[in-house]
Amino acid sequence: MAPRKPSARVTIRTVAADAGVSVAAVSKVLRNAYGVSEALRAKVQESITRLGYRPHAAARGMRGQSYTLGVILPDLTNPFFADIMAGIDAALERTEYQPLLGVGQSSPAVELELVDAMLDRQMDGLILLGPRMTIDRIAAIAERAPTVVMAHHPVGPTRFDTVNDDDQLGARLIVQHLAGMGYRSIVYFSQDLQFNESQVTYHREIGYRAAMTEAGLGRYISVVMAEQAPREVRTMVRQLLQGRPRPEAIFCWTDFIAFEALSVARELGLSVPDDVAIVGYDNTRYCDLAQNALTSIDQSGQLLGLQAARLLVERIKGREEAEHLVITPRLVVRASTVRRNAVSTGN
Amino acid sequence: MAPRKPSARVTIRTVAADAGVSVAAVSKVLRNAYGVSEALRAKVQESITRLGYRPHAAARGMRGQSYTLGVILPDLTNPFFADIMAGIDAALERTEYQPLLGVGQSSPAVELELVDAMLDRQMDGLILLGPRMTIDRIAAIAERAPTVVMAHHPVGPTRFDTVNDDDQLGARLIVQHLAGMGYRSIVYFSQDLQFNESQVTYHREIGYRAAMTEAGLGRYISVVMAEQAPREVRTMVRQLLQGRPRPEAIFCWTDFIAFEALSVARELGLSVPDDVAIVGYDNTRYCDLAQNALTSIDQSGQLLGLQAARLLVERIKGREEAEHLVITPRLVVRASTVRRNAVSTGN
DNA sequence: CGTTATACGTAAATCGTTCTACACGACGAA
DNA sequence: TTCGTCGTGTAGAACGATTTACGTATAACG
Repeated sequence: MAPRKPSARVTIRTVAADAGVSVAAVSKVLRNAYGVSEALRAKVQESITRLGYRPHAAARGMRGQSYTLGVILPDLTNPFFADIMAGIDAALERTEYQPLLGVGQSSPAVELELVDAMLDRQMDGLILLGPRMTIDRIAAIAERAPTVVMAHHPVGPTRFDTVNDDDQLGARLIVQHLAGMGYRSIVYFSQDLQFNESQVTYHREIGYRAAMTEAGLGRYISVVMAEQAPREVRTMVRQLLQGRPRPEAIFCWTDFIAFEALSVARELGLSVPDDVAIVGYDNTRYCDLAQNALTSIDQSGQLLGLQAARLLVERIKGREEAEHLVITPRLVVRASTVRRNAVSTGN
Repeated sequence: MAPRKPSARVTIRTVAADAGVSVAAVSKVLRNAYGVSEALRAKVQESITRLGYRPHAAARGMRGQSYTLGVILPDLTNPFFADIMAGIDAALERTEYQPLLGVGQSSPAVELELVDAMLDRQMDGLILLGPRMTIDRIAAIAERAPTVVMAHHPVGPTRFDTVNDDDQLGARLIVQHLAGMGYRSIVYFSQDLQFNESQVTYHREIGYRAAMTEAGLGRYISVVMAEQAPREVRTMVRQLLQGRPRPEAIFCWTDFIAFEALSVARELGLSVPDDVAIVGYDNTRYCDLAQNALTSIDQSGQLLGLQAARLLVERIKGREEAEHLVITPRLVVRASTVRRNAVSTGN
């Protein structure tokens, strides 16, 4: 007979006994598998809810799916990621899938370790957000598990899905806006990265260069770079703003950099936008604060996250061909680029 | 380098065969268990590295530990959490434990779901950061798995560990600083929460009230509350700043609120700190920006995270008695509270 | 009535670990 | 010799699900 167990845990066996059916039948109900009658399904469901049964995810992971999705973020400081996660959560709301996050610390080594750790834990799929790895490595990961990459433009055809904002367009919108307002010497402030060609920073640079040329400002093209650390950023901005001639506008590849730029400008006693205009990217919630009032590009993180999660689940369910989604960015103009023509007292 | 079958997974059995020992022996080596000779350990280790074996975490979770720790954050927008995670990561760097994050969306229901999801996945322990749940619920969770709670003060003796900043002291430091600068009507801006008595907001309120009384400002004591959403916060701040008499200073329970307050003050044409002083809490990195220059309380998120992770691992390894760590906060004074006595043109 | 297809259920193998119980040889003490 | 202990190592039973392969009604059809 059944070995007597004082075990507190409600397992699939408990449910099966309670409902008077086989273990396999319960499993079928759990997975919405083929071959269960409505009557049996109802009976089992009733037992499940009455006993408060919850499937043991580790055990599931042994043979089938773990119903866990791994999301890897570069860091936790950028509030833009909160929007993306909100979208991912929304997409998975009514599914059995549970997203769990890992923080890659903007380091390829940590990211890879995290990927391994997640695959060891039998995650059903991965969402990589702005990975710092080479394309080859990402491709290798995609061989091992369904993968969706965000904020990262593959160079050629890939076997993994991507979800991106049209970064070139976003940059163009910014340059066009600035040029339209009469700014000429517009500097692009980028990030010092390896494997540059697939990063969003690079695509924004392409858009910047193209739009500058189109606007007849080709001779003003200038790109500077700094490490991500606040200290490095400040030093570079200070150099820029104290240089002669001072640029009329700075287009920062992400909001965080722009906030630092605003700070340095203020420290130097410069007025924004009269002395220098500043633009960011991502339309982080902090852009709206009056002390920042930062013109930025909205790329709807929520929508990006939603689509990424949707694509990933599709992939897990069997889709083979890669899909590449591109979302159209939108310029949000605020005071950091709009001169108050009346009040124009320097300093 | 080593020839490896790309299709077949390297399991503990593969390693055992390769090293010419039993499966159990390999398992012992993996877990640093008692009863293995140096010779055998070396032999097995060699095979492990040569084959590139990685233990299957889901399978481990079936019987032993999963070596996964769950961290639950209320949201992803507060950069303070980045510091805490950095501390947690640092503490777990050299261990086998892998932290994975879940976002509770500041909702008790979501948090509970997340806890269940994590326990379904056999996580070895949980770190709850500023949970919105009742003490009873947290206690129930702690019965099911080793638990460390951060930014949450239990009311009585508990069976789980806690790591906190001395919130009462932090609030006192702020009030003492403001009182010392000559501010009298100091408002405490708190958050509208359920289960208030164990939240940090409440403890800061206690400290605020005590310090106000001690400073002889008892009749100025005033506490306002708002929901966490930016819109609600702004409305409340606007009400406050347009009221008569206008408070001389606002002590916001967290930096994020203070940034909104700075924004509203600026929109209303008020000067900070001449018309109103503003203080935050957490000493987020954005406090340092010149446009914010926010006086705040530093509670060293990194240290908090480090200790929490350390306590959790201790707990998992068998410690029974609860420990309650309290870290001493530090006031960081910036321009948002320091009047430039020379330049004092109202409005 | 017999045959066959279809729908519903079941028993048992399986996944990759951990862990209990035990085997075995060496050694020392009685 | 006999017994017990210690140090090493092994066999095999869990753990809780999924999945394969198959059995049994029931219905449909000729």
